[in-house]
Formats: sequence, C-alpha cells, structure tokens
Amino acid sequence: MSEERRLAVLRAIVEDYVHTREPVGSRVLTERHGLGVSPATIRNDMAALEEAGYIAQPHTSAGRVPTDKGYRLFVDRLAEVRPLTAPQRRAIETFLSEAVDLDDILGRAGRLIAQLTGQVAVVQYPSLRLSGLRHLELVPVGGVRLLVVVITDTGRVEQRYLDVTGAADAEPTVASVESPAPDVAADHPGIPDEGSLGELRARLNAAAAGKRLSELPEAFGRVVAGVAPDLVPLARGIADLVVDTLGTQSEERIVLAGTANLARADMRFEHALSPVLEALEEQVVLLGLLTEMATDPPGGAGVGVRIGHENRLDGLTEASVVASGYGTDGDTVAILGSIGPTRMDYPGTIASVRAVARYLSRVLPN
Amino acid sequence: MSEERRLAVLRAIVEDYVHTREPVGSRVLTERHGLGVSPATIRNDMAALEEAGYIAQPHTSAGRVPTDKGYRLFVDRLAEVRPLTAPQRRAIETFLSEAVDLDDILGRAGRLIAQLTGQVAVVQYPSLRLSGLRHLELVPVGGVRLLVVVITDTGRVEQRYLDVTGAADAEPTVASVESPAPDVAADHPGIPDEGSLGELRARLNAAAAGKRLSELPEAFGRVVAGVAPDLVPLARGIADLVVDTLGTQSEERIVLAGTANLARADMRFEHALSPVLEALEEQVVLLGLLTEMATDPPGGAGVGVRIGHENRLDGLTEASVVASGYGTDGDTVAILGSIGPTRMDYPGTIASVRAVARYLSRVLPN
DNA sequence: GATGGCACTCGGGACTTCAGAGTGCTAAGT
DNA sequence: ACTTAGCACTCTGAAGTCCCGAGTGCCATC
Repeated sequence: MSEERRLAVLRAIVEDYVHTREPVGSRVLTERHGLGVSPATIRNDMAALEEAGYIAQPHTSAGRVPTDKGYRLFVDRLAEVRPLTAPQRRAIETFLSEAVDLDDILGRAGRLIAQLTGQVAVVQYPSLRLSGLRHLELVPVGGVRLLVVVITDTGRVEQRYLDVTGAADAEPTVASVESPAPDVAADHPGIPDEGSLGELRARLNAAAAGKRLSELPEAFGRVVAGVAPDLVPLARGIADLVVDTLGTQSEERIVLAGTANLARADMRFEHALSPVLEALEEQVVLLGLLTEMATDPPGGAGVGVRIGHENRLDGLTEASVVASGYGTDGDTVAILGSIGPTRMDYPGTIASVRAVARYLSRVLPN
Repeated sequence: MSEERRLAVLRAIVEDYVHTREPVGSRVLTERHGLGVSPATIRNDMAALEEAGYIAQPHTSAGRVPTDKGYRLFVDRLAEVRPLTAPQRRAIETFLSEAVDLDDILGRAGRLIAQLTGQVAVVQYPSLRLSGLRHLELVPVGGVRLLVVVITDTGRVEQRYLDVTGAADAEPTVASVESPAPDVAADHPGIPDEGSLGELRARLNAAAAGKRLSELPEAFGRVVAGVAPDLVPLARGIADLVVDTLGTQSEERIVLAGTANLARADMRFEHALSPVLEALEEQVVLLGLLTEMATDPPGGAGVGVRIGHENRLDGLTEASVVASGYGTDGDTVAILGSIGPTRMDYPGTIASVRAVARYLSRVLPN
C-alpha cells in the first residue's frame, strides 16, 4: 500500500470529481486514470484515504468525494501547475493593455478573471491609505464649485467637488453632482482668480509631494498657515477634502465581476447558493476575508487558497477562494481573486489569478 | 359579459400569476379578488380572453397564464401606478446623493434599480458624443507623460495618459498604466514648463468652451496653428487625444448591475436562463435594444416596456425590459432600465425605474 | 347574462419496483 | 505483504403505476 499511490489516487479522485461532478468509484478510477492496478486495490487505498479524512462518500453505495481536507492536500502537494495556454496569455496582455486608467484596468482584471475561471471575481482596489499623493489639481467649475482631482502613486484618480460658497466648513459637502449655475464668470466671490489658485495648487503640491497620508495633515497645515488670509478657508477646505478622500472613503472599495456566472448551470453549489449570494453582498466581510488572506497566505507561490470551512464565513462553507496580492515589487497594495465552489479547477484558477496579479504588479505605476 | 369585468379578470390573472407564479384558475380568482361573481361566470370570461389571445393554459386542466399580449394590455391599460413607498423614496434620495461623481452615481443607480426590482439593471452612460466639453486639464506626471483630464457637460470625467516622448505621432499611444521613471524633474524635454503648459491649457479651454464634439476639431486646429512652433506636436497630440476620447471610445458604455439576481430562486425564467445570460453579455445587442427603446417608447409616461417577443432578441423572448431615458429637461442623454422575466411586477418595476430616472434627470449637471 | 351541476381531462405527487453502481470483506494468488 | 478475484450487501435514482384533485367546458336553469 504505497504512500505514493494513495496520493495518486487522491489526485485522480479530485480531478475526476472536479471534471464530472459525480462521486467517483473505484472502477472508473482505474479506467480513466492510468494507475495500473485493479479496482480492489484502489478500494483499499480509498478506505485508507477515507479513514484519514481526505475523502468521504455521500451515501453508502456511491463513489467518493473529496473533503475540504482532501482538496487542501491536493492544492498543497498534488496540483500540477498548469500554465496558461498561449492564447490565454495573449488575451490577458491585450485585454488589459487596452485599459485607459486604473479604474478601467481593475475592472478589466475582474472581468478577465471571471471569464477565465468561469467564476466570480473579486478585486480590491489599492488602498488609498497606503498610497502617496502624486498630484493635486484644482479646477473651477461653474463659478461656485471647485473640482479637486487627486492623483495617487498607484495611478488612481479621485475627483471630488468642493462647494466654495461656504468653503469654511471643514466637513466637505456631500459632493452631489447637481446642476451648478451654467456659465458664471470664473471670478465668483468664492473662487479666487487663476493666479491665486495656481499658486495655491503649487504650494499644496509642493507640500504633499511624495508624502504618505499620515504626514499630509501636518504638511497641509503649514501651507494653510502660510497662505494669504482670504484664502485660508478655501485652502483648509481643500486640505480637509483631500485628507478625507485619501483616508476614509474608499479604503474598502471592492468590486465583483462575473456574478452572473453564479446562475450558470455548471457551477451550481451543492446546496443552496443563496447563502453564497448573501456572503458576496456582505462586502465588509468579504474585504475582511481578503485582507486576512493577504497577510497570511495559506497557499503557496503568492496565491492563497481558502477551501470551504477554512474561510470561517457561514455562507462560504461550500466555496473556495483563490486570491493573490498585487502591487509593485512584492509591495502588496491590494488583492484580487476568484470565488467558486470547493469543487473547482484549482490549478486553472490559481494559474489565472496569478497571471493577472502578476500582470497588474508589473504594470501598475509606482 | 361586460367588457369591464373581462378586463378586471385579466388584471386579476396577471396580478395573481405574478404573485404566485402558478397558473390561476377560476375559483381562486373569485376568492382572492373581489369580483362578486361565480367561478362559472369567470370561466366564460376566461374563455373569451383566451379566444382573444390574452391568456393561455399551459395544459388542458390547469389555470390560465397571461400571454405576452395579455401583459401588454395589462401594462397599457390596467396597471395601476403604484407609487413607491416613502422609505423607498428616501432610500433613493440618500443613496444616490452620496455619490461622489458621475461614475459613482450611475453605478449606484444601477445597484439601486437592481435592488428595488430584484432584477438585472442596465445603465447606459451619457453619450460623450452628445455632451460638450466643460473643462480640460493637463497634469504632467513623472516627467514623461501628461495626464489629460476631460470634464464634460454631463459631469463625466475622463482621464487619459499622453506619452510625450514622441508626442508628434497623432495616434495616441494606448494609454497603459505603466511605470514611468519615478521622480524626474518636470522640465523634461518633452514637457514644457508650467507657464507654457498653463497657456496651452488656457487656449485649449477657451477654444473648446461649450463646443460640441463636432465643432472641436476645427476649434482645436486653430489653436494648434496659433501656438509656438515647439509646442505644436504636443498641442496636436492633446487635441487628437481629446477628440478621440470624446468621439469613439465610450459612446457605447453600458453597465449591468444585479446580475447575481439571476441566480435567485424566485426569479427563475420559465425555461433555461442561459440564453438570457448570453443575451446580457452581448452588450452591443443590448445597447441596440436600449437606444431603440429610447427613440420609440412603446410604453407610457416616459418609461418604455418591451415584453417577451417584442424585443426581437432570441435570448430575451421570456424576458421583459422596462427602461426610461434620463437627462436634463427631456433632453434624453442615455437610458437605464431593468430586465426580468415576463412574469414580473410591472407596476413596481416601472415605478422604480421612473423614480431613479427622474432623480438622475433632476440631479445631473447641465 | 349569471349560475349550479356535471362529466371529463390531465398533471403531478406518492408509492413501488428494479437495475446497477459501488462497497467491504474474505480468500486466493504472486 | 500486497494485490486481486469473487461475492454478498446496500442504497440511489430512474421508470412505472396509481390516483387525487384542480380545473375546464358545456348544458340546463334561474
């Protein structure tokens, strides 16, 4: 009863089950996979595997099905990394290289993973909190409002409107997109002339250059203090808005793609999939799971795999998550991954996720 | 056999069927709905309705089910507009007012409709082609590239990177988000100093102010001609990029939301839903359908309804589309809607779509 | 025109049956 | 000490059967 063959049997079971979606018995195992022994022998091995908890049988007289533990072993030691096909590689390259900005590239990455894996993709945005400020732009709009454009190290561009009628109140007005007066001259009381605005912009940029979020408030504070008195409220408004933008709001931005794949017949979960749906809608929880996986990757090679009960979420006990961090040279700034039934094509999914993550890491600005 | 009662019967059938998902027979009809006649009478009416093609029976001894034609009549003449509940209204207001920019607001609108209707929402972006240029911003990035930010009348902000090492080639380089040299001084050969850049920006802005796309190339042409010789390639590059951005790319941007609702048990389509999935993935076709509905709304009150076979798409013969244009004062710039099974809650869906469309129209910049 | 009565239809749930897949175990073979 | 053939046993799920009851259409009556 060689150890090797037993593992080979487990591998065969996993592969077959993933492929056929049916409990696999000893006979088909000998037929379809090239292990040169008789069904009876296999049965002995299977008994041992079941004893050890790697497989189970749904009911007495049916084939075996891998358990979470079985999948785990498979992923850790048995899965042969199957590189993507050349066309797939090319598809990734071309599709992602067509992206026009960060939003676009991450959206595309999600759709790509969803399509490659036939599952649900999840993409976390690079945390603004961790990224520095590259540039700040101020654009007067309609005379009474100022469009503040923030460009980060990671290439992310955020826009916020600042209402300057009462720019003194620090709390940025909820930047709704409502109609400003159409064509008011730019020298409205609230907005300074081009020159002052340009100077303000220059100062803020100089102060913020390369700084991390935590250093920003102080740097901005000095700028506000050093500016002409009538500009102080405006400057403070802008500073607060920028800090607010980088700090709170969008740290936890997460995007799903391919949720329609859930409806596809071939990926049905064992039991109900409504819990899965609910879990996916709990973005906070999902985010927690992802960041957890980022810090503590239980899988190998940069790609983390959580199988079934391993992710302690109720709704995802029948689901597995394959995720990888991405970001410039090992400096993980965010995570992306694929979620599917525990009975999924792990090698393929891992390959896809890794390929996309690598591409992103290579191509993201730093 | 009064005409009115027959219509009342049809209405009752539709409402009951939508509610219970089961063919409805004459008895329950008299019981659950307050028409004060006997089942036999109803049967006569039903026979007439069936004769006229408004209802059908799946098999001999089963209740009746509305046909597409029946739904049509229901929508056109029988549906009582059921206004949204106060909480719903409030939800729309608050959720949408939290949006920070156009992207965000449309994304939220989609998710909102998906959630209100429990179906798939589809949102078409305001066509850039139809919107004017409000502002153009130029931001040097990393010394060798220029971030061109385009702000349109509709509040949409588009960003493109322009590679200025060889800005002469008119075709904008595919603006990938790749790593530029980290911290090069801003006076790199390719990028002019702040002053020239500012002047260029000012000129371009002046030329473009309030112009439609069709008028832009000419206006920009004059600017390029009037600029310092060494700036000509750059100016031309920018001009082309802007025109390209507004013209081609994103005219046909469409976004789905709530596709996960397809997986929900309670919205199963009669037969397979894979054709529906495929139809939804054919964004071009979908876009065609939407624009068609925009120009020729067969429903009433600004909201168009396409039922089953009415939308000539193979995959959507069992689906209905409820859509409405939105845009400042009747000037429809785009469309949004909800897609679900023909057996859907039309009044509710219509109310939701209309409410969101109205909110958008009210709140969009003009 | 509305209604009660009635014979008729037929889908689908409940029940039964049965073949086949799969197992574990024992005993024999290498 | 494994491996293998044989065999009795278990159980699922497909197929078949039955029958209740919902629903209908039609006719005679009010």
